Amino acid sequence: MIYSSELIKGTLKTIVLKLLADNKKMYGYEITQRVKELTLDKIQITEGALYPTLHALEADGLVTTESEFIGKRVRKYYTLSPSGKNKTKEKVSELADFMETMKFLLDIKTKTA
Amino acid sequence: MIYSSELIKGTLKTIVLKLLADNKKMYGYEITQRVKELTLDKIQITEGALYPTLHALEADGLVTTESEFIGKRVRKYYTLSPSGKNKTKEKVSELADFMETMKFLLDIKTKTA
DNA sequence: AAAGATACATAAGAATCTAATGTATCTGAC
DNA sequence: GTCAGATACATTAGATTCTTATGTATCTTT
Repeated sequence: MIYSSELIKGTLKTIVLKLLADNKKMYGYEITQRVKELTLDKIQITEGALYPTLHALEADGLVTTESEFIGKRVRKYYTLSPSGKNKTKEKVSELADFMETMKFLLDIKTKTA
Repeated sequence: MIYSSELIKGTLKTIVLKLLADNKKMYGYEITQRVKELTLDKIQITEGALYPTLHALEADGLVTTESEFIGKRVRKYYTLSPSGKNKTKEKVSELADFMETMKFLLDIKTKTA
């Protein structure tokens, strides 16, 4: 089972930031594979979604990049900047809080007539 | 604190379906207020988001409507159809599953270098 | 009488994703 | 040695879904 795509909306940036916080330095393709692996294929980040997100993080100064050649192929590593680390904490705790709220919303049964 | 808007994306439809499942019959404005109340103001559904969503649910045959006059004012009640009830179960369990996955993603620390 | 709440609705624009497409290299199997 | 599939970057048209603004109208409370 793969989650319907609309669920990813809004959480992708946070997922990416969190992975970078935990792994110090990652490249795009690696991120897609790591997420796939960690979520047992349930979340599949497409490249069309990931690269624009990474570029946006860079434009916002939340990550810095360095390119490395693996043979003849370029690999672009992303690393959190100091402001990126702060942003990550904010986003992660906001999402955690949101999930608690959603859990509550999905559990309740009010006036089950 | 109000959640940043992108978090709502993709969950609104599920929230609405779940509320209808629990309350049998609700009208638009009531839904916005109920969500606000249940989430301690952390989720504020705007009318610009809610009404198009309700209309879409109706167009998909997931809800039926009946209008009622309160004085001179119309109030439009929404009720889940049988297929809406099934859809609600699907969406709620998918979202619950997704939140478990996200919780896991946000908790782990791999290779914290 | 006026302000604020109730109650519906639409529409332009922004944000963010999907799906498709493109380029190029590397690796393993046959 | 060649071909498929994986690795690795990227962009773009289009779809979806929200925000913000606007509109209309009634009801309630001061």
